[in-house]
Amino acid sequence: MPELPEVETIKNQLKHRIAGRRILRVRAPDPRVIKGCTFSEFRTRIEGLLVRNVSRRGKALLVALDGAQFLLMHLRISGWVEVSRGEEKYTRVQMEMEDGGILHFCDTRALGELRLFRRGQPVPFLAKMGPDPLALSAREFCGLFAGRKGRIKPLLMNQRFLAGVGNIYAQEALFCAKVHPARPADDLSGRELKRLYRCLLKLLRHAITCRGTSVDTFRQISGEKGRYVCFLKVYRRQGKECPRCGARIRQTRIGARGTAFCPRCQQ
DNA sequence: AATGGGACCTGCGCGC
DNA sequence: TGCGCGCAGGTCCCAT
Repeated sequence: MPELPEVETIKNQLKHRIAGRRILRVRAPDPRVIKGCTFSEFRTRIEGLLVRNVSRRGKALLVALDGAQFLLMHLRISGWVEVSRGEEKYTRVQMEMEDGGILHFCDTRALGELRLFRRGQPVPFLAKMGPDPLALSAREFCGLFAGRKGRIKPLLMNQRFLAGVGNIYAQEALFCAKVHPARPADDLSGRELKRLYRCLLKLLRHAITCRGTSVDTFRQISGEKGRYVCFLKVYRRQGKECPRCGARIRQTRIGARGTAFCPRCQQ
C-alpha cells in the first residue's frame, strides 16, 4: 500500500518530472476519483496552469499550482502515478504536460482521490494530521504517547497521531522493535518506545532508498517496482519462519486489519 | 478516548 | 472452466 516511503518516492520523482512545467490538457476516463467538484470544473480550473512544486504530507501528495491553488492527490490503497506516453488500463485521470509527458493517476480500486484547493481554504484532512515521523526526534516521538491508551499498532497507523505509517510499516516496525502489536501503548517502557522509534525511522529511510514496497499495485512513476519487498520480515509472511528466531509467523486481526507477527520474539 | 462495524472498490485466490 | 465468496486495505462515518 502506498505509505510514507512510497509517497515520498513519487514526490521526489514527480517534482523532478513536472515542476516548472505547464498542464496542457486533462482527461478523466473515470472521474469518480475527483472529489469536491465536477470533472468539468476540475478541468477548467487547472488546464494551462504551471506546476510550482510537489510536496508530501503524510500519505498525501500536494501539487502546488499557479493561481494560488493546489492539488491534493491521495493514493489510498491501490493507487499509483505514472508518467508516460502510453495508455494504461487503470488510468482514472490523466494530465498532459507541455513537454508531451502524460501524468496518469492510476488506481485499480478507484478509492484514491484528487481534490483541488485554493490557498487559505481549510483542508480538514491535512489540518487533523499528526506529525511526520521523519521530522521527529526520539524525545518528541516518545512524548506523543503521553495519555494515549490504545493498542500500539492501530495507534501507529492513526494518521491523526502520526502521519504516513500504514499497515506494512507498522507491522515491520513492531517486529523490529520486538513489540507485540496488541500491546497497550501505555504499557510500553521508555526503552521500548525509543527502540520502536529507531526501528521505524531506520525502516522508513531504508524503504525510501529502495523506492518503496511493491507488494500490490504500487509503482514508481517510471512503472518500475519498488525494491523494499525483499526486506519485509513479517508482512504477508504468515506461516513462514521468523527470520530472527525461526518460530512460525502468525496472522491475526487487530482493529479490523490483518496483522502478522512473531509470537516468540514480539512480546 | 477507544473500538467495532460498514461503506467505498476491484482483483485475486479459494472451495466446490 | 466457472461461479460465488471473502479478503485485501486508507479513510470517513456512525454507533457503542
